[in-house]
Amino acid sequence: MASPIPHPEREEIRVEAVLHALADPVRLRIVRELAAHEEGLSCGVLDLGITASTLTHHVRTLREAGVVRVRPRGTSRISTLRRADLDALYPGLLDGVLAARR
Amino acid sequence: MASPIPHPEREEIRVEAVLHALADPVRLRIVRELAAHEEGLSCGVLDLGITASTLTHHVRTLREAGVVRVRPRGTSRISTLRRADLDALYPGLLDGVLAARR
DNA sequence: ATCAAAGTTCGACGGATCTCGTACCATGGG
DNA sequence: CCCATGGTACGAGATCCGTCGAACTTTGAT
Repeated sequence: MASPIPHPEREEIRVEAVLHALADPVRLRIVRELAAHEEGLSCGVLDLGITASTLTHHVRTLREAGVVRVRPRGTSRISTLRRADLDALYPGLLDGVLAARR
Repeated sequence: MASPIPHPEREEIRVEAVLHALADPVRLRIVRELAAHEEGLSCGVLDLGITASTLTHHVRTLREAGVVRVRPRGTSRISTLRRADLDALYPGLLDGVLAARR
């Protein structure tokens, strides 16, 4: 079986990494979509105009920064926003970013 | 006479640029210092462990992103946080970032 | 058992970024 | 006027980052 997908603990999340993860247009778009899908979703269904390998790279960046949690379901990976962790660490940050006009 | 230092209008500020500007350790440090000095300060007085030209680069990045406002005073440049603009555009973002444990 | 679908891994390429040193400019004090 | 101070401009080097294609893995369906 595959080793479980690694995620930083809440205490390990660094603000620079979160900001860097959110600073990319593609990743910000992903975060916006996840914010609108509380139940999580397979990012592959999004029409992002990038290849699968690039998508893997972006989701990994978000996961390693502590922005999203990823869990396997069948052949897919379901991503969810780590809202509770981010709100606890940086109250207002996520809402502020999501409030930005598109 | 020198042309006035250019700054983006509030409407021109892009969230990706703000996040990118904040994602660098040196710049985040500068922003923290400016947050603690409402009246503004000359960033050259900070002991950041970088050269003057690198500091110019970072302050320009912050200014062009719309994070700080820079105005000349004598031979110095006084930087201030654009709190009102950022709070209006992304309510909570700045406070969330500043709330991060150091 | 075979196959298709969804993701991952790896290496590569090009462009952005951070850093510096050197040379330069502007302001204000003597 | 001279010059010290604070900052800028420019170019260069090293590294990082976003992107891709090709090959591979894993899971579930037939």
